[in-house]
Amino acid sequence: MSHKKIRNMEEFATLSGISRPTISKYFNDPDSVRSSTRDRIEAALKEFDYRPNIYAMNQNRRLTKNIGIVVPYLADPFFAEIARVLERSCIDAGFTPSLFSSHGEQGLENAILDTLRSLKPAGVLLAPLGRASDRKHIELFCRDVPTILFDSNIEGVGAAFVGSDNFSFVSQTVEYLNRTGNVPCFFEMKDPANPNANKRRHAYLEMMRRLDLEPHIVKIDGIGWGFEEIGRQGALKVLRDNLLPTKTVLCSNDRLAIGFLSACHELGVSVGRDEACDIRVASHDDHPYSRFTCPSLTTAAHDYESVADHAVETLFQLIEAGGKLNRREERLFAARLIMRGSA
Amino acid sequence: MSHKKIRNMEEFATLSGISRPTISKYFNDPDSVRSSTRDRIEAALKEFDYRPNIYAMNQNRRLTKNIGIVVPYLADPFFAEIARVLERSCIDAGFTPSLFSSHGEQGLENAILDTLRSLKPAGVLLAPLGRASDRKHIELFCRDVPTILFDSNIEGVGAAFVGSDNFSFVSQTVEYLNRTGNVPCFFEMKDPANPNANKRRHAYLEMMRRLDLEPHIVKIDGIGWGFEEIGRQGALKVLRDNLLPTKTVLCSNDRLAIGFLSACHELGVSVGRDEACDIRVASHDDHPYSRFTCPSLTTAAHDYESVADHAVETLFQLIEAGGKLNRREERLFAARLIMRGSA
DNA sequence: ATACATTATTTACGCGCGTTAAATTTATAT
DNA sequence: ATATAAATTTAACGCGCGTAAATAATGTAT
Repeated sequence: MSHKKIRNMEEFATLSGISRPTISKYFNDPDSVRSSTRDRIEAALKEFDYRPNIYAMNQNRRLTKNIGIVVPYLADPFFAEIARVLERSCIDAGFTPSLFSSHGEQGLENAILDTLRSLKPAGVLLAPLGRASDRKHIELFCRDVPTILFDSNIEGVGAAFVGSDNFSFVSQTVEYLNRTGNVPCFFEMKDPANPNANKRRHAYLEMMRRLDLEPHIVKIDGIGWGFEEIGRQGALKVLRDNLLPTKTVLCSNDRLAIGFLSACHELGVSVGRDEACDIRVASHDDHPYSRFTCPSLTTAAHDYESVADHAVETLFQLIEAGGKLNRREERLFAARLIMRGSA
Repeated sequence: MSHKKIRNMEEFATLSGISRPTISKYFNDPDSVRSSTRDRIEAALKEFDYRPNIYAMNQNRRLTKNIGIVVPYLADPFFAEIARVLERSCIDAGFTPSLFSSHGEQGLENAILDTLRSLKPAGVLLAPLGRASDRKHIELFCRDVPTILFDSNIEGVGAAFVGSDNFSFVSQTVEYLNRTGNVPCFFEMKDPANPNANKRRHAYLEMMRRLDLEPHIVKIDGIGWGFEEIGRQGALKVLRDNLLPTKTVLCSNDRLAIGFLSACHELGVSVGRDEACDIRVASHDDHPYSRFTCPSLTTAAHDYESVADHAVETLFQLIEAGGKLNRREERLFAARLIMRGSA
């Protein structure tokens, strides 16, 4: 960290007494040079604090060390959390992650992919908007850039999909609610933005069939990504108009449930497993705030870590394989039931 | 969008019948070419779908069109929200924002600044970790890169600071609670990570002095950024041991309050303004989830938009001024009291 | 029509690094 | 010590674009 500032690799090479091509090799892959050379370079690196110009570096390389991470809605702490894990894994593997949020807008998702394309990333981890996505646009993007889809699947698009097994979520919550004495109805948005919502509805119907119970689906209005408010408004209506077919509500996701619980409190409807309570509420996702709701929310937890780890791992395989995998793998991870106060 | 793919600017220039230097000028600033020329370029652009290589572009330019946005903890929806507004403003102004989260770690904050330095951004919007920040490191960074601090101030560092006026927050909540019949105690972490917490404590003390009331500060244990859990544990202890000096609690921030309300529910302590309720709870920030707590949280809201707009505006001024402003401006925006159910 | 100011073109160089091929040095094995 | 393999050095070119200077074309005002 001493001496004057170094202008370029040539200068650093001269000062460190090593040829420029070797320095260049080192920066592309430190293990590609002899260990004694590596030590000398790293010693010089400490002394002179030189960093290669990333723009010049990436100009000629056909593949950069960048990895794009795209999530549909970063203000949802679930995505913030998973992004954190993904970022960490990329950094640890020597890549440079760039995080983008589509903020629920198709136009922005498309624009992000366009930007990403010109960043020439080694690979991309993409959680699409879902129903709001421009399938064609994503398809074209995936044709050019090695991409792993996560969270929300688009059939046939991208080199692989890594997500959670929606049936595992719903089967556990339905089974639990039923086993503990109540028949759940399913509470969801009329037009869910996310394909997982559809999978969860089907899982609910299938589980009810298997248990030989009559299914009840409560569909509420609302568009956009403000799920809590949508859930709250929907619950207010349903509760006021006494439209709830059963005394146990299984919400499609935690954010709806957070709104539901808020409505319950407002209307003086008591929630909990206890016999004395008016209703039970359960849900899916184990949202970071679900342990702080009142009462705390019984839910099914994503295997965050596994989804993130496997997505990154698959991306690295894809990158090493040169951008093409033999077949499109779809890997789903099971949920874990979290029993709390609400059901 | 027809024809074959274009390799470089030279090729695009030939195809569009305009010289390369003019094309180059256009991409640096579309307004720097005659409108008739601009039209011809944009027509060709539509026909051939060419985008200049950003790496080659940025290599020689002393300043890129990149803007770095750094927040301390993206899993906090408050920062996710403000990041969204900042991103949008940057894009609208023709810049390319890159979003980074320090995830509460000093090492990561430093690493992000190092990465950012080599991105040669036109400017940076930085919300530092606060107490956990490496002041020296940030200071050195700000010496080289035009930087506006926001949310959390570091005295004398960066070209300007834009944030919220903590006194405005606390004075309004204290005044309101007092006016409506209760003396608030102040609930906070023993070692707050964020300098705003200290400002809020001082504001509380000052307000109590002005109102000629005895101040009470309740300090709870806990480290890190898991404020909800810290608030919950702290509240459980305080409530169980009956350590609350008054029946009205003013939390330093909403995330602590979310934990506090969760503890209240767990212990059967009723919260609300109503006479029949055991305690009142209010707070500061207007966290995105504060309207969904049970009861909904009385709080003081940031002027998100103004902070974001002014931060971006100041950054643009800074950039246009060549990276130096005459004096370091500190701009604070007032809060807005949001009365809800909890107090 | 003329003079002048803008704007565009031509030509050419440089940026910092990737990369390659041939020549040379260094390490490893026998 | 010698043969062989592996790593490094030397020399040189190219990437795609920024940029500058000189020249030519175009627009505007009188």
